[in-house]
Amino acid sequence: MNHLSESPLFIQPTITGPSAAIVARLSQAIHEHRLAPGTKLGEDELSDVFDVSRTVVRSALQALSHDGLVELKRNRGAFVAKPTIREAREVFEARALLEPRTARSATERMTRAHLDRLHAHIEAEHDAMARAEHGKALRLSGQFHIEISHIADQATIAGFIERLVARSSLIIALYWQRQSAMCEKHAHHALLDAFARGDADDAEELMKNHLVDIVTTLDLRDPAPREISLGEILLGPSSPGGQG
Amino acid sequence: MNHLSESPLFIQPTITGPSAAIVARLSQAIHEHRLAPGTKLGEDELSDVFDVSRTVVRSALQALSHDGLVELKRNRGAFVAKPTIREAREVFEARALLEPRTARSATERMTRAHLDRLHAHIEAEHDAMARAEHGKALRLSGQFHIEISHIADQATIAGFIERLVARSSLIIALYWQRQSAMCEKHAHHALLDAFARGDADDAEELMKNHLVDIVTTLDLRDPAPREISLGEILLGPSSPGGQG
DNA sequence: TGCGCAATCATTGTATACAATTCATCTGGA
DNA sequence: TCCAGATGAATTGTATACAATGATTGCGCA
Repeated sequence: MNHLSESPLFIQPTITGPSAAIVARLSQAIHEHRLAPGTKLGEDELSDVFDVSRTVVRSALQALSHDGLVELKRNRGAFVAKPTIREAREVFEARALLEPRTARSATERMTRAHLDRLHAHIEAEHDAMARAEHGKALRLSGQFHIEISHIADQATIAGFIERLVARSSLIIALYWQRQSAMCEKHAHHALLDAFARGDADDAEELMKNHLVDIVTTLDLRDPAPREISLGEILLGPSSPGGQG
Repeated sequence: MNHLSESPLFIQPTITGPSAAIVARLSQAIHEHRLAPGTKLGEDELSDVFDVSRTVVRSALQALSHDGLVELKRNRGAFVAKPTIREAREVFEARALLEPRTARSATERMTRAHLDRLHAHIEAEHDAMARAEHGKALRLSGQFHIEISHIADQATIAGFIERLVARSSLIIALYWQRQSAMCEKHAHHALLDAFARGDADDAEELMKNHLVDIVTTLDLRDPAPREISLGEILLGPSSPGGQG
């Protein structure tokens, strides 16, 4: 039942030792939406689950915090991050800046082995979707972008993209408005085709459009974040008085 | 003698508490080249210097490791990072991807207050250079780029740029080949001018060229990284014999 | 004299104990 | 009945103690 071995490439092991395993487990759970944004990650609870001391757990949580997957509130604890709408827009602006050019670089460095690997990856995505394993499908979908960044052979940029993909997973969990992940499948197929043809221009353009499509499926309109107006919403703006 | 208050904006406080102060101190020392790449950062030593426990020191070192300023080797300790030539090239490729567009965005959001701030910053750079405070001048020079990224008002991208600037400082420490930082001053002035004119096209182009200029001042040729040849260097290639 | 091995030392990794802070609940008063 | 303040439990932050790993040095042997 351990899915870890299925994903050979993950966030580069900035840290090593036992905490790396905890980081991997939590990352995967968040990517697959088994841990919802805002979930409290208690230290005692985690140290109990993973059978290590709080020291190790804290190290893992700090690492996840640096990757933007976890938010640490001093004296309050660790929570699965909850990106705001503003942050969501920023993440996809950054991806729009990095990924199309990365797709171009990847095209230029693409080998037969890379193509086979991506093809297998897409099949795994397709399979997960067919089995209605939405969490796994979503994680694989993000990993597709990460694989491309690794093929581009720019570790620094790839690191950024990994972080952005991770945050994107949280953003999708919060702001997704449709069920149809069909476009994903098609877009990834089209990208693979461009890679196979060695058409760097097309790959860059496809990636650019793909990212726009993803943003389009999100609902990033301002949700009137004024908590003060709760009384007004319930009682009308004219009578801000008692609530009984 | 405390320079911290001079730099109001620094890496966004991902962590809080006592370790944040240690991170700030070490960051600044590395930025100003008072701590050379490769320097060992012993936990006991640091906990003694800052008068905190190793727990706090380790937290700070882990944070610095995530920012790429420190390299953690398991069971070996923490060292000031030593970017390779390959990493150096990657850092400036990433900057070339992010910063020109960021300069454009900054131009569009530039206010009078921002312009004044940047002007004051350049004067501080000039002052530090006039006093031959090379470390401080270098740190301010990097911070100029960070200020621009903040004006662009894209926190996610700004975070990436901060990291890249930090690594750039290490790269300059390792691969700088000339003393003349004149070009820096001129380039920053030219950028400020473009900002003042509201010429986004020019700002983008100037930033692009500025980054190219920086790379040009570096010596990123493969240095035949064969450490075995140390004997040859000292004694000549023909007599690899004894050392007495 | 040079090399290999082993013991010792120093340093890091982990666990646990204690201190500080926050949150919840309960009581007393208006 | 409602609010304010205090008290208690629970959780996190920090310090310290112990375990494990790696580096160094000295000894013995060829």
